[in-house]
Amino acid sequence: MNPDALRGHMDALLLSVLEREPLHGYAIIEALLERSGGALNVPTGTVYPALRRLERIGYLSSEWATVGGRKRRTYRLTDSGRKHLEGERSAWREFATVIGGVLRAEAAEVSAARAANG
Amino acid sequence: MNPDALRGHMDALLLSVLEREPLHGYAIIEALLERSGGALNVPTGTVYPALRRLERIGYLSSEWATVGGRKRRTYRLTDSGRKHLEGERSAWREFATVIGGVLRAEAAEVSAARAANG
DNA sequence: TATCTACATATAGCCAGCCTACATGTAGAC
DNA sequence: GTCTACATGTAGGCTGGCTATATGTAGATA
Repeated sequence: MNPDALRGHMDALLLSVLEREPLHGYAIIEALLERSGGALNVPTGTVYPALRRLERIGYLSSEWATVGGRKRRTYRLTDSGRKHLEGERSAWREFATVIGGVLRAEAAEVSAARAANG
Repeated sequence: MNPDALRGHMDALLLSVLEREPLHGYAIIEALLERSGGALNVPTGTVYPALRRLERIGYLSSEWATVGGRKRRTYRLTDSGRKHLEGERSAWREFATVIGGVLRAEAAEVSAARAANG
């Protein structure tokens, strides 16, 4: 997965994973890996700063917890974040439709042209 | 359309538009606008540098032409570029499947949970 | 004549954000 | 005592899409 491709979609991914239940950073990374069938192995250097950014904006809130002698910062979706996620989802749908449409349109036209000419 | 979202997908778009026929920069911008139903209005400051980059890599070749007193630099897909486009297309399909899958999975689970609980 | 719009290309420099690389520490297995 | 998994974090790099600007032609319109 080309890192650049994730630009602008990371937020949706993170908020989405937190939609069901609060999770800490490490668990979020594992959840993304699992839910993507192993395709999305996001480095900690991406996730932790992104979570802080999302908290700063107000889409997430966090609190510390100690589980089994380990400290975790657990992130939770705020109302604002939940609302924002809806927007991200529809933005994604439009994005995928537009890009996919342009890419497919060309392929279809080319094969149609080849069929017509050949 | 959030600019950041285009990161890493611009190349595929440009190569795709040039698949059928050679075009000059301005025409490429118009083609993207048209083929996306008006959604993709890419600024010249994005397209021209990107075309030069793609030519430098070897995916495109260009030549100058004068049409109606105006100078145009016409870009054409090279064999290498055509091959690369195939890769871009399958990369896009995987990307869209993965991201879309994660986003949809969450939405589905949440509504399933809501249905189950309420 | 001047001005405006569409056509057409180009570059400098900004900036967001994802990444690599590294630092730090605990728990449990071996 | 060493290794791996768990867990969080930051500094700094890099890339590439963007804004803003410069330059110039052609044709319409006032």
